[in-house]
Amino acid sequence: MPELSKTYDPNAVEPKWYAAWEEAGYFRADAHSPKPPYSIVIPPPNVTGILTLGHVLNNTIQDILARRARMQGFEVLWLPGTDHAGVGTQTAVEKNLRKTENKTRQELGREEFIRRVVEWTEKHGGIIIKQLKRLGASCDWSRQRYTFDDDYVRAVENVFVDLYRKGFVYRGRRMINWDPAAQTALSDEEVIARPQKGKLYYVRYELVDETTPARTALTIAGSPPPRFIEVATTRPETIMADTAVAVHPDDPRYLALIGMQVWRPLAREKLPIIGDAAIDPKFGTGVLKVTPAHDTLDFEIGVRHSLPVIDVLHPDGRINCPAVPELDGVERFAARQKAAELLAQADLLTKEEPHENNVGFSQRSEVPIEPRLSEQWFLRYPKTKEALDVVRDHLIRFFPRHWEKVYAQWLENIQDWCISRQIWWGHRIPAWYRKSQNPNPKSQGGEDIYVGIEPPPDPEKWRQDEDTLDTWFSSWLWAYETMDEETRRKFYPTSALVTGPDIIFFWVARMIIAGLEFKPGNSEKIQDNIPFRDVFLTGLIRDKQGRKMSKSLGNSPDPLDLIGKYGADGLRFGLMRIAPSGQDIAFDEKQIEEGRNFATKLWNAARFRQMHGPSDANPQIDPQTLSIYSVEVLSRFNELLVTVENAYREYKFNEVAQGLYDFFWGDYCDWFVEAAKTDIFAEDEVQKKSVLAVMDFVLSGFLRLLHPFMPHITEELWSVFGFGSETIQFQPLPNPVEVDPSGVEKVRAVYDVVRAGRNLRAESKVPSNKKTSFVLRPSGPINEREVPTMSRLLNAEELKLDPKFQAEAGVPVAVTPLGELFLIIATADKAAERERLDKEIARLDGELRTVNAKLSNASFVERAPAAVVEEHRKRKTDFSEQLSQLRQARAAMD
RNA sequence: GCGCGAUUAGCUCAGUGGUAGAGCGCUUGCUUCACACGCAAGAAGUCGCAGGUUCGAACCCUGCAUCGCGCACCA
Repeated sequence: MPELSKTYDPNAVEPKWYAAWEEAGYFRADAHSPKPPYSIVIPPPNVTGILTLGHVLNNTIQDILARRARMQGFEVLWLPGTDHAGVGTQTAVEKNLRKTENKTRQELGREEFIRRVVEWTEKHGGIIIKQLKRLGASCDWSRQRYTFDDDYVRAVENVFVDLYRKGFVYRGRRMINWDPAAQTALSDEEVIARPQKGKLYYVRYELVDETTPARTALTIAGSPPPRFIEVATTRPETIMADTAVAVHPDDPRYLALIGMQVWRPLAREKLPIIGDAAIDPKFGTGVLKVTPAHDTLDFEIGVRHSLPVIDVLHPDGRINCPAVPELDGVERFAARQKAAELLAQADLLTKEEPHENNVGFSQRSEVPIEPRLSEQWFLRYPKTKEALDVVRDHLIRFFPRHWEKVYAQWLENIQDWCISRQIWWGHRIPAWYRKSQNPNPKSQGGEDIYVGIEPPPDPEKWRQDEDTLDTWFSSWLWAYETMDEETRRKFYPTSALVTGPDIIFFWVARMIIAGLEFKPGNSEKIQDNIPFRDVFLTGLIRDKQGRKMSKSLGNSPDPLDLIGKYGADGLRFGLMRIAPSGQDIAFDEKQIEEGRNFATKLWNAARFRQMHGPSDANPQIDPQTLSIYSVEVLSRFNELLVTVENAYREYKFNEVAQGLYDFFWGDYCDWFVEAAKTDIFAEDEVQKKSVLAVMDFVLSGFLRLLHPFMPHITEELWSVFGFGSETIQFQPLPNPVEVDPSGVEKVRAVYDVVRAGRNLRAESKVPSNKKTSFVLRPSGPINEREVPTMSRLLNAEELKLDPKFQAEAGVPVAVTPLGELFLIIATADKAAERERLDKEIARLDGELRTVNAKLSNASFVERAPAAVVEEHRKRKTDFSEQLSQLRQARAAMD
């Protein structure tokens, strides 16, 4: 058996074991195994991404589930892979292209640009996979998939064609969210509302006066003052796209004006005044300028009133309006300023007010989106009702539960999904167009559409749609398209999905819909086709100030640095111990340090065991020889098994981690090992053997319980101890042992004596390194066998049992379950002892009063459960007895 | 406006009807033969506020306040 070095070096141990595991193929899932299946698909990180703390949290949890399932005897598949991440990856490559070659993708052309992106993904791809391995992730790498694998691409196209034929996928000209920076349409989910400080501009629109020549109204002095209608707007730069002004049809202020006309102040034209119930009379002046091309509400009003649509924006957000040369070509926010100036010059701007409103921002490029009328592909979601049902009926369970409501709310208000993107890096839409051959009602805009996996039979006459599909339109098939036939037969539906709540809509909900619609399972039954049974939603990791981790804030530590400093196990354990389920996590490096410290503690406890002879690979517990301390620690270990089991059932990983930590550090190291030293250093070989066997038993069991959280160090120690076959990974989890509960009671009493004695020593200012003597005046029979251990734990030179002991006044005393404990010191400080006793008496007196108050309450005694009342009675007796003893000691001092 | 979550020790958070808990930080003592990434002891909280239910509320109910998140509105 190799000797353990004095300190644990995770960076030497961890990579060694990971390489060995991979080599041995432990993570490979066997689709033909007779074991029951347990499966997880990884939320695929971006192919060019690098590991963040979010990934660490996420994947540690998945690894814990996978490793625990292996130990429980399941055939485990943890299926890894990466996502092509359309917009994100394309943007990165475009940025790089601009920097290095000062070129745009258009200048390169589609084919060459795609070649460059592939090059980029090959160069930067796979980093995150290496990082996941360093973390210890037990994925089946032989099954690693990519959303751009050939057959995956084919599957995505199939789904598009299928849904098109079923009528769920359609092409249409509608208002969409336009990202002027990325120059693509986005789904509603990719737009985040942000409050923005802006201005509300009050603009006068001159009424068209049929009696005077309108053109002169502004310029001829002395003519009757022109009449105006005042409009409040936040977007004066879109005035040129106005095609009406609207008021509420019941608004008495403007009733008479409906049907009349006004002059549009920029790009001067006549506009109708219309009445529409969508107008809020209380907002601004109660008059809305209607700009159907650039606002969703306005568009709807436009449809109702058959208004023309004038688009005055270029795709990149610059103004497109030759009629107003001052604004034409100007960037939209500069144009807003400029438009206000123009209006002011024409004396049409009455005032500007500060105004805060919500503006939609592109989640990706962080710029305000433009509502824009555009021809796009959409998906009307199938199976929305069924998707609601499977969660409501708990065929799929969410942890924590409250996310079910968020999920339901989204599904109940679901809108069609804009799935086409005007980017090149993605799955190209399998649709072709040509000039309509025979003008039948099916063709749109005079074009024939062909949708299919294979190009149309005479491809030269058709042109393929330039657009690609939203990345999530490929991710929503991830739960089963990553599996081949036989893998799917064994492992689908998957057992659990672990992801962040921020992608419930993007991914979780859509995967459920896809599963229900395409039925990849072994039968038609719903429970065979849902993509997963449990969904665990992690918290978001924030910094100490509660801010989101972000590159720009620089508050996001590099997990690889943390692994370097604390080890992967330390990082994993530290993070899991503080990650309450469903709560955001305030990250503090201190917590990771604790994880590392725990690994060291474990290491040293193992070293201590090593120093006292070889371990038993199959330790046997002999109830006959067990010391009461052994009984106590075994009983604590049994409790731990229950705690851990219950916490896992609810996905409360922080409780598992805390339970493991408390048991090992507190119950095992602080109390049991210290108490066990009496037997270890004594002459009695039987006792020594017995206690070492208990250590082996507990260590062996504990290593197995801890392994999912700290896979490397547990494997290392497993191998050092020689506890079993070559790896800990498939070892069954420990079972409870039967112990006599009376031993536990005895130990608790002994430990109470120890605590009381240590307290006396500290209160009496006896330095820790100074040996002292104690006298215990027992209140009942005491097993002499426990005296050496009590003495050791008290760090006492001597602990005397003396039923007749008469203490001098001023000798520090404490009342314990086993009797009065006296601290013998050379010269007792009477004043200090008096003070200490007074304090203690006052405290006990307070406690007693509380208990008495309860017990004298007739309702309490009548209605509270008998056990609770009994407990109170016992406390009353204990307190009274202790109090009278302390009062005696105190009285002796006067 | 609707919904969700949070509010407990200086900090980060457990605790979900019956004597307020942990880690860090702080104070004190200790290089004691596994571990100073350690050991021992200690100080520190009218559990956001106000009502209600109950013999009993940090915990259940109602309202309010503050913070965070999501959805909707946003001229």
